[in-house]
Amino acid sequence: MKSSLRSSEVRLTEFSLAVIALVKEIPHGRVATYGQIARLAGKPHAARGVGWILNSCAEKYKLPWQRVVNSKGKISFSTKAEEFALQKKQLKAEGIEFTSISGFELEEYQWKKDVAKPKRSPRTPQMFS
DNA sequence: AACCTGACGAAGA
DNA sequence: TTCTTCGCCAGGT
Repeated sequence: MKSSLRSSEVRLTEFSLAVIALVKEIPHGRVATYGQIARLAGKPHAARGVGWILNSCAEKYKLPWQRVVNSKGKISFSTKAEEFALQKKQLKAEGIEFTSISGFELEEYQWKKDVAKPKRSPRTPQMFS
């Protein structure tokens, strides 16, 4: 069976409440990774839990779940899943340009709330000598 | 209590 | 660099 996931609810623990609040904070046009949300919520290794919580509470709490992607800057749904098309459509509507079927330049759109200082000069090693 | 799945992720091979 | 393994967390059977 599909084990009706949506019919049940995630207990509103400190962690789940933090996840819900954090996802709501992600600005329009920006994205966050599951691991990033987990870390901000106080459990750096609970990325899977974040996905689980979104699956259970996204609709109920009207969360911008489409703004949460995996660490590679890609949509974590199977490209065949209906959710995949929906998430991609919504992200594109927010101005995110995909560079592949399911992904985009994470560094270009990632929400940097947890980053106090920018610095860093990514520059590709060999643009052209 | 034991074992399984899942919108994850870092480390190895 | 891609594939596999294993650890995490929440919840289901």
